[in-house]
Order: sequence, then structure tokens, then C-alpha cells
Amino acid sequence: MSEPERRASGDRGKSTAEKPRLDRQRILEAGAEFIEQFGPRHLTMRRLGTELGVEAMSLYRYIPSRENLLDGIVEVVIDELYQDPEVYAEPRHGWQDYLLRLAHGLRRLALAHPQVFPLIATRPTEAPWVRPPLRSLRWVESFLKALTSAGFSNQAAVDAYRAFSSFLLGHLLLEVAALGADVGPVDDVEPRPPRSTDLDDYPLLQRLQERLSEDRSEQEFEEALESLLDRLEALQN
Amino acid sequence: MSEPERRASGDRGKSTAEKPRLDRQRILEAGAEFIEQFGPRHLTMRRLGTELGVEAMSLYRYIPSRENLLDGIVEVVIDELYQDPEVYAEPRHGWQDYLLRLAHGLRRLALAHPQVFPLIATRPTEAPWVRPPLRSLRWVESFLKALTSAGFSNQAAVDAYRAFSSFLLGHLLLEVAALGADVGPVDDVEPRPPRSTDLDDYPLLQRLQERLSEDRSEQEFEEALESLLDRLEALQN
DNA sequence: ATGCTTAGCTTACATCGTAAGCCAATCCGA
DNA sequence: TCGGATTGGCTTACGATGTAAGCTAAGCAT
Repeated sequence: MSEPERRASGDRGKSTAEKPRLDRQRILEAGAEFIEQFGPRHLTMRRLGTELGVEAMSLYRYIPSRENLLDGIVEVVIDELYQDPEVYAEPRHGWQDYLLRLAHGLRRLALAHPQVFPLIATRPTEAPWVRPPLRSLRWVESFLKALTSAGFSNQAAVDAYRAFSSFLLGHLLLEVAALGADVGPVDDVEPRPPRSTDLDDYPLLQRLQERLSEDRSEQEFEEALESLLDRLEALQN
Repeated sequence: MSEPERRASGDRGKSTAEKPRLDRQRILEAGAEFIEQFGPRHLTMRRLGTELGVEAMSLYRYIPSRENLLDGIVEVVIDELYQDPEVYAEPRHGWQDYLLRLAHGLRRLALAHPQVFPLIATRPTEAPWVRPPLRSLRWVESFLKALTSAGFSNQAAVDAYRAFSSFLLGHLLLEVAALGADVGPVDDVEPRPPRSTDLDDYPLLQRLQERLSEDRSEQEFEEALESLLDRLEALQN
């Protein structure tokens, strides 16, 4: 009424626009920020709406559901790992260097987003053999490539991927929990129907899918346990 | 009206009573069972009520809130570890034996309750230095006693506790997730105000509380990472 | 008998996710 | 220039949820 037309004049958006228009990316980023500030539990459609100066239902033009919103937020945050110059950079100095960078990158990510990290760590992944927190097909492919091309057998590379995931998950989840993050059941999700993924862009994944799907949890557990005991032995006395 | 008095006659309850009366324990057990069957996401006060043949609000006479209900369920399930004869039994054959039993006991527990385990793993603990999944004061005390009396220094015992927790959490959480359990944010919780706990019964905890509260995540991470890399090196070629 | 206590029920409310439909502003082809 | 189509956000509405408040009937002790 009183306000002279807001979002005025023909110059579309780009200018000083105090209300830059809604779009999926903006929503996801706002969501990530919101969670970091208040914890996932407080992220509701209505609150995120008001945060963006908009009604809750407006979000649904860009986001099909709250579940999908959370998935999107996780993706957005994970994507930072690609922008991390310390991590991205072809494995120049051997696989150990690669794994070190990756581990440190993920730790940095977790510490930078302690509230989002539990989502990264516990939300179902797009395929059952993709394990958090290294939860994108791209990273799995990258991981397997680094190891196999360093002389690991396929099986060994897969085993390494699993061991690496378990290690990161356990340590980082406990570390952010200690920071007071809302680790605890954040939000419940139905086990997802395995969205049959397109592996065209991921040759290694395609080739190793079978092996990746095998259940070797028992052996993995026993081996890691034994190795842990060895390590602890060194602490004795 | 028509029904001739149910829960009849003076013989109080013990008999054939098809409606055995409500009490906290019974509610928690029903809750655990319910979660195991349908996943935590579907556990609502009303549904648990009907499960017990009772209105939702009746539960509140025994349970202050849903949060507390989940806590109780976790406790009930964890308590099974004490009943496990493979685990409980004073550390007869040295600390390694003790840790092996404990690890296997927890794994058994996780596999027996894949839907509850994520709660065990991610719900906030009663003190910040109690780390899931070994999340009861009793177990921490027991753990520290086993190690210190086997010659570990206090610091070493604490370090061992942390390494052990991370190991179990990572491996077991991923293992039950692979079983299709609702790992993903199950239910969100406010970080709990550290309920100042009574440590009178736990002399070691009392003595080591300071050390247990120190933040050594960086070192722990680096050491475990290095050890993991060593282990993976053996897989190469 | 009388009043107290107990255990479960009824009602009510705020908040949530989201389905359905509305409406004004913009865009586009004539 | 215009008039329909499209777009983007809003309004309303519904069922589910956790839980506060108060009720009531059965059993108890006096």
C-alpha cells in the first residue's frame, strides 16, 4: 500500500535488490547457515522461510520436501571439500599424501560445520555402498583411483575405503559431539529406496560395484580391532 | 458397561491379567521393541500408547517426555551388555582379552538391535566425557580399571578409552547403517545441560575426571590416522 | 461410610510438514 | 500495444505430533 513498489524498476534483480529473489541454491545456503546457528532440530520450513523473508510454502517451489532440503544442505556443505585447495589437487605425493589431505580436509570441514556434520555422517547415502562421511560418488571414485593407481588391488582399495570411512566417522562424529553439536538423532529418515544411480561418469565405481557391495564387516571389524589393540599395547607402561 | 469388570478380582495383577498394568520398565521395553520393528521415526507417544493398550497421555505418568523415553530405551538396551556372560566376567585374561570381549559384546548388541543402536551411538551422554557407544559411567569405570590395573598410566588408559570409542562408533554405526537401519538423524536433541553427576560410586572416574575432560582430539586424530595409514600400507601390492 | 490417592482418560493447544488453490506481476507473441 | 499464459509467492487448510491441564473412577486407609 504505502510502500512505493518494491523490487522496483525494470533492472532485473542484479542491482541493489534487498530481496534478491528465491532460488534453490540460496535456500540451501540459508539452511546450512541456519543449522550451524541453531542446530538442525530448529530448522523448520516456516522458520527458514522467515529467515529468507518469505512464507514457508514459497520454499516448496524450489524444494520438494524437508527431507530433500536436508539432503541439499548436506551436499552444499560437502561441496566445500572440492573448493579446499589443500585437498583438491591431484595426488602429487603418493597415496599417503592423498589420504592425509583428505582426512585433514574432512576434519576441517567437520570443525567448520559442527552442526551440519552429524547430518553428513548419518543421513542415508545415494547408494548403500557409499559410506559417510566421504559420501559423494565423485569422492569415492577419486579415492579408489588414487589407491588403485598406487598399486593397490581392487579389493585392497575397497577395504581401504571402508577402513578410512569408519575411522573418519568415529573420530569426527565424536569430536563434533564434544563441541556440543546436535549429534543425536537429528532427524529421522526412512531408508531410501536405492535410487539406481547412473555410474556412467565413474568407471571405477562401475567396475568395482560388486566388490563394494559385498559384506565384509566381520573381517573389517576384526582387523581394525586387532590393529587397535596393537596400537594400545604401545601405550602400556 | 457390558464387560464384566476387567482386571478383576482382588488377586493383584500377578495372575492372567491381559492388561498387566503400566510401569516405566514395561513402557521402555515396549518402546525398544517398537523401534526395532518400525524404526525410531515411527515411535510416537500415541502409537506406543496403543501398542500398550493405553492412551498416549497415560504414558506421561511414568515418563516425563519423549526425549526421556528415548533415553530410557537406550539405557534398557545398553543394560543387556551387563547380562552378556561373554562380556561380564572380570578380566580374567588380561586387558586385551577384556577389550576383545567388550568389543564383541558391543558388536553383538548392535547387530541384535540395529534400529536402536544409532540412538545409542548418537544420543547425548550424561557427561560430556562419556562417549558413545560405551556410554554408561559403569562401563567407563570398568574400562579404566581394567587398563590401569594392567599397567596403563592414567593418561594412557584415558587415551585408550577414547580410541576404543571412536573405533566402535565408526565401525558399528556404519555396519548397522548398511543393514538399513535408520541411522540418519533419528531425532534431534538439545545439547543437554551437563547434569552434574554423582561420582561417589566411581572412584576412578572421580580421580580421572579432569583428564577425561581434556581435549586431545587433535593428537588422537593424528595418531589414529597414522596408524591407519600404516595398516593400509600392508594392503598395498 | 468418607475422604484421599492413584492410574488412566479427555480435551485442548501450539507447532509441524505440506496439499491445494489463489492472485498479482511479469513475459511474450500478435 | 495488448491480452493471454506463466511465474513466484501467498493464503488457507488439514492431519499428525508432543504435551499441559484437568477429570474421573476405582481402590485404599481411616
